[in-house]
Amino acid sequence: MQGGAGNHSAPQAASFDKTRVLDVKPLRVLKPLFTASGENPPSFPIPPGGPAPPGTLPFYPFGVPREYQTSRSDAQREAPVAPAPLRSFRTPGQGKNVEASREDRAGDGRNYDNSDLRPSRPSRKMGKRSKESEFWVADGEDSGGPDYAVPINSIQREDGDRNVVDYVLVTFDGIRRRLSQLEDSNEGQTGGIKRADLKAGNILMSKGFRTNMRRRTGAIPGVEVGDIFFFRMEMCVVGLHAPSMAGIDYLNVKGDHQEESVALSIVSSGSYEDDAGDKDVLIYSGQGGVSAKKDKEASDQKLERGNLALERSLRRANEVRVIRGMKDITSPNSKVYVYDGLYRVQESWMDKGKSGANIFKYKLMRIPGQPDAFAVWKSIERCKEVMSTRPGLILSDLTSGSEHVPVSLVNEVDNERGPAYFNYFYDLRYIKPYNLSNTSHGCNCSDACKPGDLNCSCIQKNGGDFPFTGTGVLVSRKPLVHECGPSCRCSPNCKNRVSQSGLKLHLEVFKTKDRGWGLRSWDPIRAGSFICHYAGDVIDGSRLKHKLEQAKNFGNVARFMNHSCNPNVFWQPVFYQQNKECYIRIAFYAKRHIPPMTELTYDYGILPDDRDIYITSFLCHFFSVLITCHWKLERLFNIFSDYKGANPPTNFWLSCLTRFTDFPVAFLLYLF
DNA sequence: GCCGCGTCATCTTA
DNA sequence: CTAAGATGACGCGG
Repeated sequence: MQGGAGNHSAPQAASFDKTRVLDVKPLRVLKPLFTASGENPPSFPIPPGGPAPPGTLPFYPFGVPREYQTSRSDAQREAPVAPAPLRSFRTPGQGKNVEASREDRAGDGRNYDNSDLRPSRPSRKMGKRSKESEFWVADGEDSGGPDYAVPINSIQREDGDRNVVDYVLVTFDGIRRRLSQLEDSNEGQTGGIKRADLKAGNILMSKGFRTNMRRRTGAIPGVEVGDIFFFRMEMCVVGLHAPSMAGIDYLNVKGDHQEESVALSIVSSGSYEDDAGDKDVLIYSGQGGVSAKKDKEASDQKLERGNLALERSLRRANEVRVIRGMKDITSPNSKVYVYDGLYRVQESWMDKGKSGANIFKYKLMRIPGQPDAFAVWKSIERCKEVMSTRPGLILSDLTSGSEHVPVSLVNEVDNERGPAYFNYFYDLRYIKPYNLSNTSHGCNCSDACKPGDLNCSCIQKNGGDFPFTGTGVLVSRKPLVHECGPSCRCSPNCKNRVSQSGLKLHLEVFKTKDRGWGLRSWDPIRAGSFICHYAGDVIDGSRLKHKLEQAKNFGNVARFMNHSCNPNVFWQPVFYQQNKECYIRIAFYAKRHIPPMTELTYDYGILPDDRDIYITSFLCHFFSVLITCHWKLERLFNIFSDYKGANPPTNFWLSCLTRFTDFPVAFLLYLF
């Protein structure tokens, strides 16, 4: 099979078509951008095998971090960019380095890892790992087929950093979403992929596409206090918490005299009635004693495995990572996990469970001086109950009710009472649709459009894939997402209307320390979640000059999003039609999981200097302007039509943008 | 000491 | 609610 493009064999039962899954092509290397900007273009090496073939990529709009853009042979040869100390260099044949450098850490005496405390059993991973392919390629195909991702090299696999962790997580969720998408469209048929999370984890694990495999106590490089996860698997692949199910991660090590074990991390899931009155204290129940079978009777817990490890860690007073699991308010059926940093076991005792069986209890105390994580969640909870408790609150709803959800306005930094010259408007004003002459009306689906239903014209327009998963999460970034619109027959609760349902998250406009007003969310956000769309004035060509000044005074929450080169949000053009008219909107989606109260930022796509502070608005207006300038739209739409298939050129939109890098000045000139 | 395989314990997720 | 899952620990046999 060549390049995955050819004849796919039909999915078999109990299996699935891997070529389609791996077709996700996470993190496809992009061609250089910003070429016309006069800025130094980042040098992105062209991947081996020539320039990137067409493909879409999940939420990595401007290419993977440069350090991963090594060619295949480079990755094998070169030392990692990660500032991993050489002593932890551990590849087959070089394991000795680990031992030789142990003295480095000896003074510390608090942190242990499995090179300091040698595992009582020799790790067998070495042998296994050498079999793992260094590169993530389609099964059995290491030539001819495309590279799906930049590999994780053996050093990064042992010790990560922020970039690697991000990269692994983004890849994980990209695959996960794609698998759910396939599962959704399969519905009821054979070869279903239930538990896409497990499957995605399994794919990554078996490819060695993971990081921080060296198990250690204390912090995990690249995982920050406050980071959130939506699946246990996510914590496995970044090395935060290795067991895919068990709540206690521990390591058996050889001490000076006898075997000892250390607790590394715990996940408090709430299922054992862990009580948390104080945000810095966690009462954690030991593991075991739950009836495995139907007999339902709980038995006494034993002082073994995780329980033993926690007991030992109490003596040892080592740092234990704590992950707190809780209900996800935004999708009540699932859970969020918050990494709450390092704790120490303070005491332990025996308790009686409901059934009368013995249960171990452990009291853990948070080590002071770490950034707030769980505490933030707690305080948000309080604010939600009583809005007025929000510190620095200026307005409890700056939209004055024009959104379904209130958007609060706060300033905890200085005395400014709010952004000047601003009128909230939830939609585009003066939008002028483009009249289609030859395109069909909306789809004819009854009720809601079903993923996999190729008769649905909206799905056809999306290249045969339903763009969202069952949970309403965008599967991957595309040049254009076709949503169902007012002229579709399907019901308003059709899942293909994600960006039309208005705000779902509780957003907040806040004063940043050094960049004016910004936007953040009270709720945790999953990668791929819809955040908001861009609203404001649409300026058409004829009125442009006059309207320009006014236009900047109208808008919605989107206009408060600041720029970042390492953004957590991306914009996505969305298309839908009403009768014979079409509309394009700019919708914003989360690029990765975003913890509450984290500033939401996107990459403006151009490199703004201080010339024009309204450059954000212009970028988005840019598209609106195009909508209203028919002469322009016609051309644009033709291009869309050419590329609306499954595999549009990844950087189509980007190249579209880069043509206007000097926007707005150049664009205005261009327009007149 | 090294390797491979089977089994167990664990709780999440839909 | 139930059942299928993946991983690492552990035990056994070479």
